[in-house]
Amino acid sequence: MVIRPNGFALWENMKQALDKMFSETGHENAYFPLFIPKSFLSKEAQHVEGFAKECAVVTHSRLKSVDNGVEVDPASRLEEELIVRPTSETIIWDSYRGWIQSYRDLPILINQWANVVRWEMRTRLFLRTMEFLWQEGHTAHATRDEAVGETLQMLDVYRTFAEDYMAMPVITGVKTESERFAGAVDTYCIEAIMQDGKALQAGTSHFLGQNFARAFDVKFQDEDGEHKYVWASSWGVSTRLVGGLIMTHSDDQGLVIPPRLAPVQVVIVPIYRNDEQRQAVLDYASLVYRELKDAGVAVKLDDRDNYKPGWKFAQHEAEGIPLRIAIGPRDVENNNLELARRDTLTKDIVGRENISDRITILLETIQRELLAAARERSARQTSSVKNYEEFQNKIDSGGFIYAHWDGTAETEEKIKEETKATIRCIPLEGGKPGKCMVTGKPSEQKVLFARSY
RNA sequence: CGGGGCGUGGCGCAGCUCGGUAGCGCGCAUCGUUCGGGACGAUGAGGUCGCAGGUUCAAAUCCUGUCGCCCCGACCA
Repeated sequence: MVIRPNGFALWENMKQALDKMFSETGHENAYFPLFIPKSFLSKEAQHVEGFAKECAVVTHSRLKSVDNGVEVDPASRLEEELIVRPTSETIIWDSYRGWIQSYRDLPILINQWANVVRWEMRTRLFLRTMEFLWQEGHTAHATRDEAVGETLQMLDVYRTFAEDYMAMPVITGVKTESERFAGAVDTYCIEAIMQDGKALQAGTSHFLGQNFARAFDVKFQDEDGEHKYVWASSWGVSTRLVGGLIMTHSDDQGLVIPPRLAPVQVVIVPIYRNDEQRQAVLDYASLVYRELKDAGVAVKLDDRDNYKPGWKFAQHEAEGIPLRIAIGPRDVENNNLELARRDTLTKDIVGRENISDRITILLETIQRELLAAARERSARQTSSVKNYEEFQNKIDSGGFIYAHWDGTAETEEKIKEETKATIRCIPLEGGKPGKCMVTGKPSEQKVLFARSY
């Protein structure tokens, strides 16, 4: 996987915002090994089954030269194969065993930023790559309640991040058994609807119960003197979020990056015809640049002399820079500048006075309006149906559909077979009881369906 | 693994049916004019047509094999 500088800067901004939220909720970063002994994977039955089909396996440690190049040295075969981590529960819980003896050692609240590998049959740019970058939180607790609380807390961190930073509205819910993380008791998720009407699972938070504690024999002695298995959660978001961001906001001119995550929030494009104008315009532009920089705005002065303004405009729009300032001789003369918004593609001539205040406010406005616009689109793409016929008619046009379901895997599978739609989640917001659209059996609440990525 | 498609200058493609001097657009280089929404002109550099065989006087073009990539399906953050 290659991530070029522009994309990486965006990811770094996402990381920074998430890290801050993790830290505010008491978490610390750590790092665990890339390679996992094969035997670790087999310790939790569900977990192996879930990941067995998509593992990169290291079998040898050496190459040797042969006539036409190099080949794997058969003599270097490993005694035990190593798995390139598809996720780190196993290797982390193997460590936790040594860290935990007493309830006083709990909770352990750790996050890891890492790459993971899942040998996918078919990849899809940003959404399903063989290698991806992510963060995975792995926590250990003395009680069930505390672990569940952690799981839900982190789900809420993800919801907040998606909405407040990415301006991507999400539905929070719990997965059905068939969509659950391998090894989890409950998988909670944030689900977003993309502009094309397909759903994207944007983040997951798992309540792992005592499954990994049992598998890795991680016990602690409680206040009451009893030895007990530790309760766990794990949670993660990945570079898939970059794909989600793109598919939520972009238009025909290119990317639209929300100001709070944009590596460059404001770009200044000077316009001139000759050296004399160039000097005057650049002097003026530098003042504006300085003022914005001092106000903490991520601003860039695009003084490249080998591209014309029109070219730069188009390029910055394609890259999704939230605001553009154009400055030409006219503006220098009138103490003005031209402000263009990426999200609405509108332009205004404004005075230079208080420009940093004006822009700081405008960036916040854009951030807010992007979320509002995405919410509106999302609402337009969300509907609720009474019966299966209505469901089948609607599903082809995409979007989220709320419908009653009897809670069985059979019905879920039948719907998937017939419509390619899956249950994205059972929304936490709840709902009224009713009857399953397929079988007519009782349903506690409507669940969220969609075709998904 | 099943079904489709594609490999021709850096990128995107035409040429292949019907074998006969490798072409177009973009990009790149130099110079000049341009510069408030992806400029224009002139000149120029750059390809043994994925690879290996075969047919032929002659192969990008026909035949055989092979490698690679993309799309659709089964797997999934």
